[in-house]
Amino acid sequence: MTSPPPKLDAAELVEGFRGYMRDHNLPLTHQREAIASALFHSEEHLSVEDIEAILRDENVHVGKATVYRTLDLLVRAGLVDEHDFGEGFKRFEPRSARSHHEHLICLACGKVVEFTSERIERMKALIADEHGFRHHHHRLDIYGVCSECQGRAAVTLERSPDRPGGGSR
Amino acid sequence: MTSPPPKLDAAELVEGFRGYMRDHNLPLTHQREAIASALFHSEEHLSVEDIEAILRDENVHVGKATVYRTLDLLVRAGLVDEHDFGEGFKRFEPRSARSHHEHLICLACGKVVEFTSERIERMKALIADEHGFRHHHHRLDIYGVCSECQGRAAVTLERSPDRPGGGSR
DNA sequence: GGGTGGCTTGAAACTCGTTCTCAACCCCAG
DNA sequence: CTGGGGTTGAGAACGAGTTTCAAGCCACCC
Ligand SMILES: [Mn+2]
Ligand SMILES: [Mn+2]
Ligand SMILES: [Zn+2]
Ligand SMILES: [Zn+2]
Repeated sequence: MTSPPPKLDAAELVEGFRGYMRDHNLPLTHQREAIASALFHSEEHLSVEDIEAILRDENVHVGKATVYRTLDLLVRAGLVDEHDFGEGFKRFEPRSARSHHEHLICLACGKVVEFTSERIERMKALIADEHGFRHHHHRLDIYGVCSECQGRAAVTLERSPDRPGGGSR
Repeated sequence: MTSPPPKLDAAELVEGFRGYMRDHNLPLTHQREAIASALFHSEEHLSVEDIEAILRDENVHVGKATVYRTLDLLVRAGLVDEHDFGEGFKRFEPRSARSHHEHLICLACGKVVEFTSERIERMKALIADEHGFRHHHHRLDIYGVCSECQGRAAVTLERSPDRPGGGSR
């Protein structure tokens, strides 16, 4: 495991949150701070369940409705990005100072690798233009098998070819 | 409304389905035929609800469990692609003979425009390689506002900036 | 410090797409 | 025609996410 590049300035994001709340006349409660802080200090793409687990470990009790509501707030504030990697639930990550990035997802172990591509960035804008669309946002996820998982078990991700009903959720 | 380019050979897809079922020793029931046929003859990205509506119009009654099971089968057979445009449910489209394509989705009216990009195709493979991933599949969806929707109401897609809880499902 | 209005919170009910259950039923090889 | 194994459908179950609403907290005022 190589150490991932630091995700960046949790402090800055916390400051941004405070500012947003102040500007919008919304109270900054303990719960909101705890949720935002948990997410901002993470290097990963957290699910709501992940966040609840972190708070539980810190002996902070927050209802799940509040977690959802606060995540909504953070996304609206532009401080957090929401992702759907096709797992049946959403994941969230703090929006770092670095530019927009895309994701490579390992189908075997779930590892997520981030990358950026200036060329893709340009191309997506070009294509939207070509079709008369005003570009708003986009999503590029590449699914594959990471090098570590290619050794064995490369089969476990293939669902058996017949017999419907092999639920995935 | 300009007429969309024909989606292609429903007949071929039906044949493919028959072949798959035969090869896998699975009975081809009336229900399965009706569902596959409905999808194969469509030019759109159908939801399960859409499919049920089509069948209802044809006075064919099929339980929703069977619709889901058959779609599963069709996806496994490689004859249908499954999409999630972030609406809270899946959409399905027959896999035409034409190559893999990407989607432009209008946030205001829901219109879906398809496009392909040889360059993006090459790039995604390159990027997977670069990171040691064996590429499996990918998804590129560009969200924006189509030319027709840009006239007015360009605001209705923007959720109000405060007050959480403005459900979207 | 105490008061107050308005926003927030949490438990629980609810929503809704999707999956599971299981008894009745149909497909098709023999 | 028959039989046996897969299929079907109604309804129950599931699970992520949302709503409800009474009780509680925050921020600002004095
Ligand atoms: Mn990321
Ligand atoms: Mn398509
Ligand atoms: Zn892996
Ligand atoms: Zn539109």
